[in-house]
Amino acid sequence: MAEKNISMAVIRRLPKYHRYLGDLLDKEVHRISSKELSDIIGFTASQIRQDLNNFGGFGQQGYGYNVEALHNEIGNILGLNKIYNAVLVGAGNLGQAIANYAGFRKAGFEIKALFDANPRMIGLKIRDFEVLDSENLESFVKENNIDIAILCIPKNGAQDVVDRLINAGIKGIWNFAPVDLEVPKGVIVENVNLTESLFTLSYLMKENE
Amino acid sequence: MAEKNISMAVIRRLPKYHRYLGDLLDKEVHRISSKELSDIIGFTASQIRQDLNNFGGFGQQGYGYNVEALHNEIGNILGLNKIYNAVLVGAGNLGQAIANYAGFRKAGFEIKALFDANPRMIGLKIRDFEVLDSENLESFVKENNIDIAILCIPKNGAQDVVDRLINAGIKGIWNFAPVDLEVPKGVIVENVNLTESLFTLSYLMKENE
DNA sequence: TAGATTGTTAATCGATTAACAATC
DNA sequence: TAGATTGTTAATCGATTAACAATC
Repeated sequence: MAEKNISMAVIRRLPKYHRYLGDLLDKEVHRISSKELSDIIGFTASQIRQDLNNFGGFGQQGYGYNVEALHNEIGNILGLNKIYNAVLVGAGNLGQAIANYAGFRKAGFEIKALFDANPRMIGLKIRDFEVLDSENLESFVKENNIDIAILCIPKNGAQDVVDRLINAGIKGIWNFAPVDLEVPKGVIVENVNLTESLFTLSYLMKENE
Repeated sequence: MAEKNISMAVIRRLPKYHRYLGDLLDKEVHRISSKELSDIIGFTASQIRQDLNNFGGFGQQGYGYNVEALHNEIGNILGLNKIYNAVLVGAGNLGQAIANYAGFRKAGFEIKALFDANPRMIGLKIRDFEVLDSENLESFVKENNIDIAILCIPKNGAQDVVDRLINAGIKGIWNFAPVDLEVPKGVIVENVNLTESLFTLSYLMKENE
């Protein structure tokens, strides 16, 4: 929609702006210049102004930015005001932790059900949810207007589950499985790859010795 | 140490090379050209050759790369052969999931203890570990030669814990707390920020409508 | 008004891609 | 040897930074 091509580099800075502006609001700071924001967030003032101007002129010359207004603007740009329905697939350790993760509400995602393929998990109560049988994934997704799936399953079989989910109409995947999923255009995948993160840490530790 | 300045962009591709080469090994593919690797991994052949040549000439003209040798080389570059001792701080949902995460061994990290500040958690058995009192963090880190800390605690108080850990001699942090930690030079921080990831997904979903 | 700070254009820097000589 | 494919230099592209006129 709308905006000209925004680069991924810019997009991944937006949540950080949002967080720092939220912190400023908590501290009852009402006004901030790109220079001041630069000092606390660590990006150059120039980059901050460039980034923001991709989406509109939110500042005022000689004054800076209104913290609350900018916080709201970025929230809207991030789509935090929109509500998406989600299912979580894979109710193991990580899946349960994610299901309990409080950040969903803030991001406008609402978990509607937990699924697992393991008969020993099915029927268990986790938070407010009974774990459902993965067999019923497609019908549930179709009947409940599910927009995204949170994938907390092992890499083997992940692509199969994804194919089924996409077939059922899902439009986004928050993927914790350590594999690069193949999806058609129009389906968004956001990866959280713990192994890649850990390997990066390992590299940096080694270089730091 | 050693290598000339390797950019973060390159470093973050290394785990991916390692993973794809591991997959090829499993499929008993013994030899691969940058062009073939490009087809499966999605980077350009040119980029693959540039990336690898930052660390040495691992290929052979007219032949390509030996999969097993390259897999090992990249493993060594990533420091997967080195062993680091770790403590996990914050034994809540996420902390427990991470403690159970199998990837540590592969990356050469060994969890030595779990800590929590909540009296109700202290003493609990999780996996092979009894949850210890955060009060004793410094002494444990000093006495057990701990190299890294895995931080699974809320953002408030995270910086305090980090200061104490650094004081006790820790050299790296795998940080799941949604806050940018301040650390002196010589201490590595690798962030896994679920909120930022989720907000990014939210943005992309919205733009995709 | 004078001072401050934005929005935006131009310059710089760094990362990716293309090209090709070297060589297995 | 001829063909294939690397290693590496040069060209391009994109992102960041600097500069400054516009303007509050």
